[in-house]
Amino acid sequence: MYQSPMKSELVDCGDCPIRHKAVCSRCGPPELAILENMKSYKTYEAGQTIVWAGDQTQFVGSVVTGVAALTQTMEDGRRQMVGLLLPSDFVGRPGRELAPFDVVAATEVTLCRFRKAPFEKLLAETPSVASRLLEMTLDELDAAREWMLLLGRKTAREKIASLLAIIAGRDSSLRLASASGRVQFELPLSREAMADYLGLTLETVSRQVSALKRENIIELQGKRRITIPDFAVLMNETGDDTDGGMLT
Amino acid sequence: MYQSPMKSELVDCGDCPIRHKAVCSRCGPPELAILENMKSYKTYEAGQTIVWAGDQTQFVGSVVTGVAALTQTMEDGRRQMVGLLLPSDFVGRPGRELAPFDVVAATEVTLCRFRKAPFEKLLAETPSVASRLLEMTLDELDAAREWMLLLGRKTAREKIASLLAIIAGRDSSLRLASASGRVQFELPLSREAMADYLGLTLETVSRQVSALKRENIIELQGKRRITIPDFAVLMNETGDDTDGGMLT
DNA sequence: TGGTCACCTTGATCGAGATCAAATTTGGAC
DNA sequence: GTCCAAATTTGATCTCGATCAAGGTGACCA
Repeated sequence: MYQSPMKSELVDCGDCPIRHKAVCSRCGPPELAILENMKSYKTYEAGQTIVWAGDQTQFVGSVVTGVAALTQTMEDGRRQMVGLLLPSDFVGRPGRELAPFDVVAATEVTLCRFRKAPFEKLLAETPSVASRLLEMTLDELDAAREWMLLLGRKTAREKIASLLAIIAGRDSSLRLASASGRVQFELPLSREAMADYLGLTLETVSRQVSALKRENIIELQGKRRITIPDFAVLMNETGDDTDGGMLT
Repeated sequence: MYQSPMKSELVDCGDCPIRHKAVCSRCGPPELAILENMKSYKTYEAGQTIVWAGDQTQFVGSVVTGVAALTQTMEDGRRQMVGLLLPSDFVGRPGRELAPFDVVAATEVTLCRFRKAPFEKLLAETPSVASRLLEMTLDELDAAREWMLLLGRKTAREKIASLLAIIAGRDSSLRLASASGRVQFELPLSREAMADYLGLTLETVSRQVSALKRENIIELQGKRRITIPDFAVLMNETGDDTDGGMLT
C-alpha cells in the first residue's frame, strides 16, 4: 500500500498548530509571511459538510486536527469516498472555480484556511510554493491510483486489511512500532464510512472486521479502538507486495 | 463523468507534432526554447512496456500519437489499469526517483521525451511551467477520483457505458457531434484492457457490450469500430448526472 | 434504572459478476 | 482464397458480497 514520502518531511510550526506541508507562514520562505494575516481557523463538528460539490470555492487550507472525507454521491444515493484528509493534508483547488467533490467532517475537524485569491497570487509568484504543491498533488494522485487497485481488484477482506494498515501507518499517535510488532489506534471512521471508502456495504465491513478479530489478526477494545498484535501479519492480508517492491 | 477542461486549451504547435499542454518549446515562454535541443521522439509498438514500475525514471514527456495505459499488477496476476494516456497527456514524475506504475502501449505509441534532470531544473525556475503542470495534475487527480466512483459503486453496464462515453468524448477524431447525436470512433483497447480498466473480467465486458448492442444503444462495425446513434441515450446508462451538475 | 437512539453485529437468502469451458469470428500471412 | 493463432462471444455453473431482516450494545439522559 502506498505510503506518502511526505510524512517524514513535515515541519512543526511551533505555536502555529498546523504543520502545513506547503503553506506554513512561519517555516516557509519570507513571501509567505503575507499569508499570516489572512489565516483563519474554523472548527466543524462530526458529520458536518465543509464544502458541497459544485459550490464556489471560497478558500484553501489544511487540516489541523480531525479527519475529513472527500465523497461523491450518485443521484440514487450510492456513495463513494474518494479521499481521506488527515492532519496536515491540503484542502481545496487553486485555479478551480467550483469544488469537484463534497468535503465532510468524519470527526470534529479544525481547518486552517486562507482566502483563495491571495493564495493563488502567491502561488503564481512563488515557485517554491508551486513546486511544493505540485509534489503534494502528485502524492495524492499516486495514493488515488493505489486506491483504484483496491477498489477494482481486491477482495473484501483485503480491502479491510488495507484500510487498517493505511490508517495505522498514517495515524500520528503511534509512529512507534511501525514496520512490525504491536500497534494500537483509534478508528476515525464509522462502519458505514469505511464501507463508503472501500466500495462495500456496512454489513460486509462488519463481517470482515469480525472475521479478522476471530482469527486474532486484530483485537478490538470497544467498537473503534483497534490493536494489531503483529503488523506484518495484517500486511499479509492486504494482497500487497510485502517486500519493498524492488525485485533485485 | 469527468470531462477535462484542458481539452479546449490545447495548442497546436505547427510542425512540432505534439500538442504539449505544458512543455511545448514553440508555443511556450522563451525559456522553453532550451528544451528544443533535448527533445527526442520514440515510438513503441502495441503491447510494449514503456516504463516498468520501480524503474529509475529516465525521462518525462507527452504522448504524441496512440494510447498508453498506466497499470498495476498484484503478485497473483490481478491487474488494474489506473490511468489512460491519450495524445497530449503528460508522462512521468518530475521530482520522483522511481516510477510508481507500469506504462504500457495499448496501441502503437509515439512519445516526445525530455531528459528528466534538465526538465526539473526548468520547472524550478519557471513558475508558469510549474503552475501549468500543477493544473494538469489536479485534472488527473479529479479524473482518478471520478474513476474511483466507477470502480467502487457502478454496475458492469454502467462501467461499460461510462468508458465508451469517456473515449468518445476524448477521441480527437470526432470533436463534432459531441453533446448528443450520432458519434463514431475506434476503440483503442482490447476487451481484456477494458476489463483491466473497469475492474471486470473480459467475459463480462463482452457480455455487456453485446447487451448494449442488442438494445441498439451502440452499433458495432467489426470488433473495434463503434457507432453511438444517440450520445444522450448512452449517457443515460452511465449512472452519472445527466444535467450539468449544477442544481439551480 | 430504565428508556431511547445510533451504531453495530449476525443470520438467511439472493443475484451480479466470476469462473470454467467451448464455440465462433477475424485479421493477417502466405 | 485458405489457414491459423489470437481475440471475442456465448453458455453453464458457482461464489462472494449485496440485500433483507432481526437482534445486540452502549452512551446519554430523564
